[in-house]
Amino acid sequence: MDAMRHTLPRLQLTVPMPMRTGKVAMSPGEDGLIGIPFPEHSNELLSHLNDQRRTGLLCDLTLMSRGARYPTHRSVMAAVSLYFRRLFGGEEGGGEGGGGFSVCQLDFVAPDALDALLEFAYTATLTIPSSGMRDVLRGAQFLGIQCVADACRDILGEKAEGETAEEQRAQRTATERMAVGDTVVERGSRRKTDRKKMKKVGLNHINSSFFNPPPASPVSHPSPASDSFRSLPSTQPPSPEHRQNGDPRAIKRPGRGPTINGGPHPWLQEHPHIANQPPVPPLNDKLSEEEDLESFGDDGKLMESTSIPTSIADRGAAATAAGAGRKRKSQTPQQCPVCQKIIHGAGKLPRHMRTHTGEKPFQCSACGVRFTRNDKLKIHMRKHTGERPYPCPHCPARFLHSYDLKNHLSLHSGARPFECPLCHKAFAREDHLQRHRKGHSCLELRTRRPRHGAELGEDDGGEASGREQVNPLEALQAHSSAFSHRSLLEAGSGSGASPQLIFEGDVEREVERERSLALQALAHIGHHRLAGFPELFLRSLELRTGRDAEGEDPGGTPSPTAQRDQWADEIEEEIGEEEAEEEE
DNA sequence: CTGGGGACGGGGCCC
DNA sequence: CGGGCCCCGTCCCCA
Repeated sequence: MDAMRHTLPRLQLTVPMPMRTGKVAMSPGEDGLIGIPFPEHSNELLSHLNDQRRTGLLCDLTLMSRGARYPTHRSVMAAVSLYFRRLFGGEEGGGEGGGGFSVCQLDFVAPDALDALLEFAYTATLTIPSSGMRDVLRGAQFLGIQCVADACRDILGEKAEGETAEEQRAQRTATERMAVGDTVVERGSRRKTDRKKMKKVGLNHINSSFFNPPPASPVSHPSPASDSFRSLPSTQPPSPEHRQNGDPRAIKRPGRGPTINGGPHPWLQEHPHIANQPPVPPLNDKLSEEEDLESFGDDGKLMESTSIPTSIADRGAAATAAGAGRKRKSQTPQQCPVCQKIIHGAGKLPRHMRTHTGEKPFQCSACGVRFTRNDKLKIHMRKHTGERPYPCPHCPARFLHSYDLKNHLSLHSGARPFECPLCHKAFAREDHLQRHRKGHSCLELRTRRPRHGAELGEDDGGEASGREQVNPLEALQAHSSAFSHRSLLEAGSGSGASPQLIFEGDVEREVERERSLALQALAHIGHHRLAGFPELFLRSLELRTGRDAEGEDPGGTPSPTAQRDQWADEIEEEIGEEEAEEEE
């Protein structure tokens, strides 16, 4: 209960988010599904795993390097390292495997480097002594921990080409089919001037207690070195009894970026990304080189045509399809590794990430309230300073926000640009209209339109009075009653695919009225806006078909704007064609 | 149910 | 490229 209580406040903030993107709102079938994010989960999970690693609890894999032993978890290692992923057979759909390696000799990775890499694996933070940078790089390359390798290269100011042929070969082998969640690259502050100190890559400061893990319990166990990691599997044959803990399913195809509801492995999703802002990984299958990262670039364009975030997989595919050679734009959209939302604007991803982590670094010195953003804090401070920089020119009212003033001004102007397409009630604010429609269960027709302000307000008023044969109160009553009985059925064909209204009395009149109102709304909106919502578009056509069939045209009054007429005419034509077909 | 204020998150622009 | 600033849309809360 306590846990729930703690998460509830965040729930209020985060649950509605998907609706804003249109994912849920227009998908009735998903109405019952609520995604409840637990921002701290990934961090806590990682923390607990790290605790387990320290105490040796549930460790089913021991890494050895030049005598030093490092107890770890196979699932964790497989999650971060392509090398282990392949070693355990958790990749390429052959995830049945999971091998049974309980000891891995990694003499080709220096103990210190291995220690750093393990720390990275369990804390999402890489603590690298400058002197050991190259060892870490080498280890990361061998183990197929791409993001770490890239980070090290960045710090060293190298390119992959700078590596020895052997290393490149090893890396290619390890990453050639890297499908993955571990391709994030920290580019942000990596070029800090102070490279003498320990460097920390990542922003998982929440679990700062794990930044400095104890020395990895080095137990001296000299063992024959294995120069080639390729030889490892054969030296440590699989043992089926280890499968359970390995749970290959958990790491199966980690990089197959989740589709929208793909159920990404939480840890995999959170872990590598949380550390970084920049080019959020394309997560495509063949992402092993920086060029690929670069090419991730302007795929954000994909988003312009839809409000539904493109899935990682899609983006990866798109990037691949787009081919190489693209350059990244400075305003490259970035995809949130947690919610997959595309974040536009340079440097905006860290800001967005705080909505998941719950981190509120900006605290009000006056009242202690914390904010996720500095600009919000500044605005908040106005409450304490009494500053209200937005005065109304018509009255003494002053406001904290410019948009509050904007809203307020609409009161003076009397403009109510937002009209309910069904009952024609007008509102000064769009959100009030939305609320109104939700309350009435108004048709789910999108009503947003260009803010032409008073024009629409006036038009709507005049138009409504001109074309309405019923007085407003009656209209509202009819409207309300219609929806209070709302059980939508098919309007004409009875296909059952889409809904229609059921009325008990005065049915025809009500239905006709419903159609008229909906058609007017449609004319306002334009059918092109319904293109993305087939069921609504279909319904609009059905409504219109029914009305025309009865030879009435309540929307016949010239629309106030040419565009509105244009849309109406276009719809008319479409309907006409359909009617012609039906008559035949 | 509506009007109004405020909070919050995203995007654009600019430095 | 990151961050500040501003605007916008949406949601919540209260009267």
